[in-house]
Amino acid sequence: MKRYTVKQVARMAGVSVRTLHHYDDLGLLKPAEVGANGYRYYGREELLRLQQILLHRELEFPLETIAEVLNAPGFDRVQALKRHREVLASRASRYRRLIKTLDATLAELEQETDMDDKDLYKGFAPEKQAEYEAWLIDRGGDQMKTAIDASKQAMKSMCKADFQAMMAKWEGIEGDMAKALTDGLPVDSVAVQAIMRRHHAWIAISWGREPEPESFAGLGQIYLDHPDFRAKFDNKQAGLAEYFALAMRAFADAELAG
Amino acid sequence: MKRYTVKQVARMAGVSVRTLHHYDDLGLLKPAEVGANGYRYYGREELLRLQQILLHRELEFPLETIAEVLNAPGFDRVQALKRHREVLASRASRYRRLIKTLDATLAELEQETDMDDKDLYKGFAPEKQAEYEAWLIDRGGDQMKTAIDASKQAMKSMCKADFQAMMAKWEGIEGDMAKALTDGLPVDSVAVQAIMRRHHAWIAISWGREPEPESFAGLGQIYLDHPDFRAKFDNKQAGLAEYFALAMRAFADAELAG
DNA sequence: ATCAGGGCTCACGCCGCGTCAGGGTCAAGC
DNA sequence: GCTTGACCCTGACGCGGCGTGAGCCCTGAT
Repeated sequence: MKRYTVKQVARMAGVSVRTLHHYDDLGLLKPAEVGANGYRYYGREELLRLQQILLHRELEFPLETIAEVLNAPGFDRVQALKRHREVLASRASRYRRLIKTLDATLAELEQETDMDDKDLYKGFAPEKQAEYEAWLIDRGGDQMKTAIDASKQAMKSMCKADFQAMMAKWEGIEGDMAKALTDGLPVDSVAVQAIMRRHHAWIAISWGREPEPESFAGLGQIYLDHPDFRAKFDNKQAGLAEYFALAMRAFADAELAG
Repeated sequence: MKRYTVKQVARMAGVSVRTLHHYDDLGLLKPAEVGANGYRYYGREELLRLQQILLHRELEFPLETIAEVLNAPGFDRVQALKRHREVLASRASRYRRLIKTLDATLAELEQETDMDDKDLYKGFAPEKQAEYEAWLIDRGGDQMKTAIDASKQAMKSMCKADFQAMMAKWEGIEGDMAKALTDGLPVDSVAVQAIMRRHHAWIAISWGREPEPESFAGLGQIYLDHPDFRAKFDNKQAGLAEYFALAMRAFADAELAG
């Protein structure tokens, strides 16, 4: 039967020795056995329990509650986990809200300090990446996540000049779409779909790979739903976000059909 | 020059008197003046600073850092906020990771334990449940329907103790709103909107997800229109239903604007 | 035999307040 | 002017989850 000392356990689990002492004092995690010298020795089972404890601790549940949960039989455990999930979810969304608030504040402050036109592209700034990531994963699931990772990689490998070039292209696309909207061209018209091909290619470059049709359409949806994109489009022209979203949907549908 | 006592400030900002004392002790928020009797009197400027403090507190800055940030000129402020943004982002993504882990664990466990759903509903009046559902779907359309489904899911995962805890929280919210109404606080006041944040969070838990601003406001409307809710509120205090509805509308508008 | 590198048990410190206790002050109604 | 009750003050302790010593013992390799 394998036994581990405090320090070993601490290193394996990534906690401090003091923490183990503390948990022992509380009765939350007792050693498998205690030597005649007072040394604590932990076994496999204790390690597993510690894992559980740490999981629950991440959820910021008080240690006392954790003890109750872990000592309860299986059924209650499932219930507890579900509740924890809810807490986690609401906390995650709270963080997203906070980030949004922060971004707004930052935007204000930056306007005060310098009215650079970099501001206009803040939607694409690296600091936004994390948020988009969250956003996409929330609604897009796993496949979106990989798209984002790829995108981050691709962005990283771009230099400043590349970025500016990308932005110039983007302005071309956006401008053409705005004109198309003004002219009342239907989203599935040949002209608009031609612009979409350019947009698709542009995304492919910035993502570092070809977007799946569904991802492309999903991105259109994000243009609609995400406040930053929305603001950007609305600022340019009323209804442009919707127009983009529909056009991208149509493009995706065409790809799926053909 | 308008002056406010501790209690008034506390109620307006939704914090405790003790907190104000504490902030004074720390030098984080000093009163505009102190009377010969030692009473603290705050002015408009202090209220604004307090708002800032609370904003930063939401971001879980240590109070000391908040003081630094608020006392620092613009540039440092931006830097500090940006650093904090990163912390938040990484925390948010950590939560998403945890949620995934939890979901996986739950999926496994649920296959093992097969539970008795009906048991979980005890304490509710099932026929009422159905009625509310119909009502909401009737007026709320599809999005309400999905809200309801989510809510049922979330409810399922609650045990009796949870339900009681939820109800206790609800009574706190309702009570505070009643007091606010009695005090004649405007629905868009900071204090009332603070209560609304709690209500919003409460709804988020019972629905199992964050309500969209429109859904939240819509729910306020239902408080007005549905006889059961009306009766509940009117029984507590005359005009409370209207007060709630207005406050919720204001909260939703603020969210849409911000 | 030495000595580094563990182990152990107290016990105080930190943060952001909540929560008494004990006492002064104010406005209103009698 | 006196009571009442709501408010104000200061001071001090408590909590949770450990970090961080201090001071002492144990073990294994040299």
